Amino acid sequence: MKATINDVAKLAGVSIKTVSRVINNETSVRQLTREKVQQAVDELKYQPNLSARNLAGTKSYSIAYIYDNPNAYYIIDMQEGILSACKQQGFELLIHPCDSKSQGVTEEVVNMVKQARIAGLILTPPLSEMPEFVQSMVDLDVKVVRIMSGDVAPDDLSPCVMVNDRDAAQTITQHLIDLGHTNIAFIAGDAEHMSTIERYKGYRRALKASNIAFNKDLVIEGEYSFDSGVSGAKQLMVEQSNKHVRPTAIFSCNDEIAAGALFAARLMNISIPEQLSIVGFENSPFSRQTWPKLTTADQPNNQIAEDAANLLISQIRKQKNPITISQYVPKLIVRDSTAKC
Amino acid sequence: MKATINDVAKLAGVSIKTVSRVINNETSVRQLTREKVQQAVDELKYQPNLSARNLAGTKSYSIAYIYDNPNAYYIIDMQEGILSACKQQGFELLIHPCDSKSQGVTEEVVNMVKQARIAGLILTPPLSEMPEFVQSMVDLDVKVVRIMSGDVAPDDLSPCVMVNDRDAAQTITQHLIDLGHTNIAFIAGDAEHMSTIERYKGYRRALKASNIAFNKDLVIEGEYSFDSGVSGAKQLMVEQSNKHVRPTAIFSCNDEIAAGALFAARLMNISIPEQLSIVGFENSPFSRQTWPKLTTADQPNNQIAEDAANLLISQIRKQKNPITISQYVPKLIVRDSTAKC
DNA sequence: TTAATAATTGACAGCGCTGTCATTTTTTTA
DNA sequence: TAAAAAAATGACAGCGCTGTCAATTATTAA
Repeated sequence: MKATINDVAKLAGVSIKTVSRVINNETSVRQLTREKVQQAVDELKYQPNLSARNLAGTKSYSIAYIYDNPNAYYIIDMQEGILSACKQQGFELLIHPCDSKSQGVTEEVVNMVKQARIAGLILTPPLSEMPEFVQSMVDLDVKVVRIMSGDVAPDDLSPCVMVNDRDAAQTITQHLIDLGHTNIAFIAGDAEHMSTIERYKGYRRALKASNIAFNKDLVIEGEYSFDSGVSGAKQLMVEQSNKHVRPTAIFSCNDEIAAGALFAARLMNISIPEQLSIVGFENSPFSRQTWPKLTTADQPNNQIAEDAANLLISQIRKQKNPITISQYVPKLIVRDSTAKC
Repeated sequence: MKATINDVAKLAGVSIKTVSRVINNETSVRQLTREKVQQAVDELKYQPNLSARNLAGTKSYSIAYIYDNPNAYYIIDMQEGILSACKQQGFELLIHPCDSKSQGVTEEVVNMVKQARIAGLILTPPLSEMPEFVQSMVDLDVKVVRIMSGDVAPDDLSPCVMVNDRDAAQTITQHLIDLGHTNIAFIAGDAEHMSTIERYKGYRRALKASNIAFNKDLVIEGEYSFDSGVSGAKQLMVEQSNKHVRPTAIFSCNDEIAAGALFAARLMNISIPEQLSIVGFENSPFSRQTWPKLTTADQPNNQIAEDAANLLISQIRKQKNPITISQYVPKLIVRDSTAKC
């Protein structure tokens, strides 16, 4: 059956404690011994038993991904990325969906963490953007890593993996400007999401950099939904037209909104991209299912998640690697929904 | 700190073995004793330590959800349902995404199952519909529950939770017939998915039941994608029109296809539902984001998953409850994409 | 060279639980 | 009523590992 630490010890001719030291990468093991043990480990394809470790040690080898599902695609990507880091590092992943708006989330998660002896947590928006919630988690005896929108961490409650929506949004807007557009509208996502705010900042910054006057009539408040895209685009293309500032391009805060805008344009007999350019954000499967396909920004969620998990695990292991706060800038993907003005 | 079995034993005035018997619902415990122990358990809010159980016992308290992601929404729903059953029953869930088309899936999953000492597996399409794969899983020493499309299990390899797509499809088609449609087209999903086959059967059966002649020109082979809906609808509404059998309604095998069909209709200036009725299937978030909103069929994925997990766990516990093969029939949801002919 | 110090290694208990088997208590049978 | 059988309970080892601390070996200082 499966090899245990005893088998390895016997094969290597050392005590189990020494094997334990080697697999835990502790100091005070002679190089020669270490190699002998490692060889035995490899030969037997030994993998430590998680239950035994959890039971015997004070350390835990479980991390949890706590999330309030904003978007199924996103969550699935995150899970896969985290999982792949866990597999490599011999950690176990517990997933814990919850409702960030419910009264008792914090308590619920606190209980869960205590109950399951969890060593660390990964948090994504919207949970990662709720300061009191994050604080509560940090107050427990668990490590936390947050994935959030921005260029630098907003505080030092925990290490963060940052997604620089601002720069990406600037690049996207610049893409539109490069195509000759000057009347560029912006349909926002939920105002309380940092990503919305950041993307908006990037949009503004791009305009400014090219000396294009900002026109607040071209900014529509919305939410991250298809409907919001539909109504936003209608408002822009119909109502605004009275004021003679019909935009020639729309920056949609995500792909869902963009899909809605695309749909609205079709309703109004506006051809895309000839008469109107539309860009999305996120590169969701959505964006390849529209017609024309959306120009958008891609963020490597899988990799972001893996990164976050690795960061978390190295924290748990107290590896004093200079906690490199990683930052990802979503990349522009030009497809068929944008064209020269 | 957390209460252990020792604390409970002390409080109840019995040995830890007796506590163990009570929490494992074993026989040979006097009613009175059982109550005393139960009371102590409640008082201390005792919950057995999973690691200790896994380590000490021959039993395992871990189940795994193995899936090849056909659809993020579906997976997320499944996970939540399974999780809620696990929580109630004191089980732990491991999730394991994989690629059903890759050469080594079976081996990979086999290793994972052995490695993690897993007691049971939950399988969903497409994995649940791959006989050799299922066989391999059953050959391991794990219990399996499959969720699949159909009315009865295709074999007795494992208990199944069936989703009766056929009856649901018949109901949907009947809905169209009731609205006066007789030229009802069908855009199929991937041919190798049982759901496609079942839905097609339901469609045919409804036609037959109402003595409507079947016209094979109205059946389009496709796949579960938006694009397939677009091209399918175009083909039906343009090409077929030459033969003067333009359909007045389209049964799309899922919501994505329906969204595509909706989109194509818009392109062709066909108004929905006035000139053409379109139905979907699955009640995905998609279906509420289209305009008009899709008439579709809803399956309670959350509950199906919970049911499957409970079935699996009772199997693991060898509770000889007459393994009730549950069957769900998706329910028709009438929204705005269908109207009188 | 030897004693003192540091580095390396191992013996052993114990984490919280279950499985085995012996012991005690209760019930049944003669 | 006593003996036999059955039911209920407990003592104890051990699952695979880590933590503690003692024992051994290597290294350095004197």
